[in-house]
Parts: sequence; C-alpha cells; structure tokens
Amino acid sequence: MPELPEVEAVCRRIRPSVAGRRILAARLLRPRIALPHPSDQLERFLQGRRIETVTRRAKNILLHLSGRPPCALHLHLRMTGNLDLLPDVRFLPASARFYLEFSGHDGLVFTDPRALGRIRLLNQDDLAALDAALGPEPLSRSFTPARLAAAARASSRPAKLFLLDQKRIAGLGNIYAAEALFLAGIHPAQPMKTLEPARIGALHRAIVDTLRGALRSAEREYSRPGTRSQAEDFPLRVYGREGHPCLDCGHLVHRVKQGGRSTYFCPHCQQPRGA
DNA sequence: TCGATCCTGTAG
DNA sequence: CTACAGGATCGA
Repeated sequence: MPELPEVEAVCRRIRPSVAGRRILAARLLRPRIALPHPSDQLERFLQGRRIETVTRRAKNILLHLSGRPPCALHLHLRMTGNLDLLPDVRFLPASARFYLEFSGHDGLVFTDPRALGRIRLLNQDDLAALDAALGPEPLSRSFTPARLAAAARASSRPAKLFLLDQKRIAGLGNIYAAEALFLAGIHPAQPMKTLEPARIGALHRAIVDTLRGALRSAEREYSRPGTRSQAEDFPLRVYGREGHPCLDCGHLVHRVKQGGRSTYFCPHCQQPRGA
C-alpha cells in the first residue's frame, strides 16, 4: 500500500481524529520495530503527551508531540504497514504492532503483517537530518523540470533506480516509478544522464500525473466503506502485467530485476535511446 | 553498486 | 515446496 500517495492519504484520514489529542497510553506489541528504543521507555515517554500535528515527508509520517524539547514520533510503513483509527483499543486487529490510546478507549493503531515498519522518536536535529537526506517532494512546487534535469545530468544510474532513490525524488516507490517511466516512454535501464531534455520534461509530467492520480484514488478508497481494489479507480498500466499485452501497443509486458526488485515495462513503448 | 537481510503472507 | 511482495539499510 504505501508509496507517497497512500501515505499522504493515511495522514489526511487520521489527522482530524488525532491532531490535538492527548495520549493516555502507548503500547508496543512488537518491540523490534522501535529499536533501539527500549519499549517500556518509549511507552512511558509518549504517555501524557499531546499530538500537535500530523505531517508527512516522503513516505515518512510524523506525529509532532507536545513537550519541552520539541520532538516527533516518526512512523515508516515500509511494505505492509498501515495506520487505522480504532473505536476501542481493547479490540485490536491481529496485525497490530503498536497503538496509542486516547480518552474514551479510542485510538490509533499501527498494523503491519510483515512487521518491517519502523517507529522512532526524533528530536529537532533528527528531524532536520531526515529532511536533509530527502529529495524534493514531487507534488510540491520545489519539484520542477529544471531541478529534475539538473539531478538527471549528475547521474548515470538506470532511470528506474534513480526514481527509487529517495535522495533524488522523495516518495516514489516500485509501482509508481514503473508507471511513470511507462507514461514517459523511457526504458528503465536508460542511464539518467543520457535522457534528452524533452524526455526529462515528459518524465516530470509523468511523475506528477501518476502521483496525483494515485492520491485521488487512495483518498477515495478511504472515504468509502468496503474494500475496493486500487485497480478499479487507478488502473496500473504496466506494473504486475508481465506477459500481458501493453495497453498502448499490444507488445507483451516484460519483467526484469533491478536492484533486487521487479521492474515491469513495455519493450516497444520504452526503448533505450541514445548512447 | 550489489546482495543479503529484516518479517509474514500468499500464489503457483 | 519455491518465488515473490507497494521499503530501506547494511556490509562486502
């Protein structure tokens, strides 16, 4: 679930019910995800604090907390994490790994079947370091074609790996990186620095369009009861479609490994160009 | 810049 | 049984 659009949707969904609330109790059901914090210390630290605001940076969720030295609870959903509002924390889902309890037994739960997600406490320096380690937010004004072009010129990495690098662009993941490259007609192995300016422009547009579309879809999903597959609102054009005909040209979609992860692409619509 | 690793679940 | 999964980090 969690690339930038899904993480943003989670933030928007929980914000109204979480911002301004006081934490009556915190429980870490899987201590490992909060290392190196000792679980009892983390629970004690959170107890009694107030959540001021909920913000997002790339795929990172930040619950800014009240208290003397300003700090924040940093949540990363990784592959299968999620945050849900609970009417009553005495009834937890099976994949609950961590939760905060508010007044009246309602709460916020971190669920994660694979338990690859992470929770940490960040001070001001940590927050600044986190921000500094990340590239521009692709849905903000700071993400311009010129900035993308400048970063591209400086990198000989394959386009797909470039897009996954959070230091270059913050928040793209395996699915939407593949989708953006397909939209822009770029071969995933094409070295970034060999892309024509026009291609960079197309890629910039493709990234923004892909993320905007996915965000709208993710928001609608949360606002609607019942489980709908993402594909119903936001059909993926190449991701997961190995061996199926390309929706644009009919050639079969290929799957290759890059950086240990699957990349899907159309060999006809996304041909390597130039050097 | 790779591969292994952290975990659990699901599909083939 | 094996392969794979929307992520990131660490050590070689």
